[in-house]
Amino acid sequence: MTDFKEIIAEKIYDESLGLSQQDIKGMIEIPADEKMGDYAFPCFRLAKVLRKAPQLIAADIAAKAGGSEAFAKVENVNAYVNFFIDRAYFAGEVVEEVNKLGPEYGRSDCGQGRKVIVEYSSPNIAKPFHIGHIRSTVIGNALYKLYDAVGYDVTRINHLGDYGTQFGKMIVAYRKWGSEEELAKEPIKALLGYYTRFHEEAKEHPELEDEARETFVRLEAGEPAELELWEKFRKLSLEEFNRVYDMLGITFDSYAGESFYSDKMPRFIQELKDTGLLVESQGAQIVDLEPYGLGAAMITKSDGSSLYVTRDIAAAVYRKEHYDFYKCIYVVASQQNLHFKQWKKVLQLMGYEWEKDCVHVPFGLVSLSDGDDIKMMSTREGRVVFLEDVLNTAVAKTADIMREKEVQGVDIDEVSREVGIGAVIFQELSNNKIKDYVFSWDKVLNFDGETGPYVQYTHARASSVLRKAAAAGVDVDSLGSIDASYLGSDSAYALAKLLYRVPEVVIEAAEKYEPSIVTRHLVDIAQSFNKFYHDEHILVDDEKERAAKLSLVKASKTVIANCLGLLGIAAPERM
RNA sequence: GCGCUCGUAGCUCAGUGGAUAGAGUGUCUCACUCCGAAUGAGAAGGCCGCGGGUUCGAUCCCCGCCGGGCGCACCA
Repeated sequence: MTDFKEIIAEKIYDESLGLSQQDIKGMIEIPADEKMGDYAFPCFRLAKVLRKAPQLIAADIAAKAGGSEAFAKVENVNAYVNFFIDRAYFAGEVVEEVNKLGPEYGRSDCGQGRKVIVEYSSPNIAKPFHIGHIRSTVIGNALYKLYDAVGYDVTRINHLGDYGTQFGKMIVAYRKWGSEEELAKEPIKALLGYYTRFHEEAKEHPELEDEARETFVRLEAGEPAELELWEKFRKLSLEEFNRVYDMLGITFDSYAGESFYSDKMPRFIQELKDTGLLVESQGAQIVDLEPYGLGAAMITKSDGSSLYVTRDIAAAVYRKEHYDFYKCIYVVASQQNLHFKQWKKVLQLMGYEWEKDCVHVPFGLVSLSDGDDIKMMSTREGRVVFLEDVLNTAVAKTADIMREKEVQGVDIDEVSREVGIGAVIFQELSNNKIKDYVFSWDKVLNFDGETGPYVQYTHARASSVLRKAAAAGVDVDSLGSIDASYLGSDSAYALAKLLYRVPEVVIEAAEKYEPSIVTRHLVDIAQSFNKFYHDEHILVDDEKERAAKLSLVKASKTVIANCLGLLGIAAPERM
């Protein structure tokens, strides 16, 4: 497709400006106000070099750059040169391109097949999957899809929290108060109960904490009795998690969690000793990062057992050796910023230069409103909202709405799942990931305005128009070469411009690790489509006009479905 | 206390070193004999937290405050 910025840069370029064509291309802006054209070139910065008023420079450039088949008009306003694209030419090109590429539109090959790892979701075994876990899960999944779309070879890793002192606690509690039957019936609920009780009792009997730590030491040493229980907890938990992953339509290539690295750590502890990085402090082994303002990274506890950082070092090296990644992305809460800084610094000090290819992608905290207070979720204190409940409630509400509207010709069970779950995912991917938010049922169950159902509705609406046309005998699959002069209206043209930008939006979202960029653009497209739909009658009698408009509808439908797909959301034909 | 982070319309949030700062929601209006009203149109609503600085130009970059959140050794 035509690269308009390139054409503009070519036209503007002149040795006397002291700028390369690439520099010029980078300076080209898209004006906020359409009246100012489709592209604009500001001349302020040239004033110094040319020692001339920017307004005059702009006038000169405008005079020189006028006239081209791609541009209807080149205009000078103040210090700007404004370029107006020929609407029909543009809309025709975009629609043709989208309809030619279909599901491929929006994809690119900047990644050139290089290896990327995305680590995400990573829940703690034996704890319920709550609304806080949705962030890493859904953001990570979208990043996987985005990186896949821009041409990388992506491996998805669920770095399960299946190790650590917490399992010592769980085992101690299970032995004291647990029962086989309870565990079989509702595993996570039972395990959570033991865990909660452990903490209550530990307030009175602090010696329980020591017992838990000892038990974890035995687990790490591979004692069969502890190992057997741990394996049972892990298996039962994973079965429950998979139920949620199935609902969300999410899968992984590897579930190698923390336990997977338990036997891979000694090598690095030795390496740290050999390089003199490891020092003893208060009975524990640490790497002193005080010179870097990062405190101390604890590698082994005074009882000799391992910690989070230790396991993450082992995991990173394993992945580098096993996958030889170009980039390794960790989708983990911002609460762990310090951990990741410490961990990267230790890797760097150890001489692993590829440490710079590991990126922590942090996201903000989900909290709960507790009366007048806003509090962090706490599994221990029973202050949680379960993700499965949220998904089920959203699905149930969707089914109610569909029954109320008496939607015809659909499987309500199937579509209400697509829409209800889509609503939850979309909501999660709407805002900048770094922002904290307070969970609210009202918000997650709102289906009006900038929501998933709104975008899906728009898709269903476009589908409906195409169905109507097909029923009237129009061959929607091959609309032929269209007469784009019918696509010159404000609303049609605005829509075409948004469709045009999709490939660059996808690339930007991947580069910035920010799925919400796609979500926002998708909302813009849906709004623009709905405006077009209201402004103009599509199924008109005139054959040529109808074909042109239908091909824009078809292109819009394709783009909406593709973008929803990148976010992990379905695009139903009817709802 | 130190570090990181956020602060934009009543509420939830976009936004970019540039032209008059935008959506959604809520409130008040209007539009279904017409391709799907989970929709569209309009009204109202802003010292872009405060004070300095850099710049031709700052909501955006730098410094200092104020306010919220998170983190700061045997949890992960």
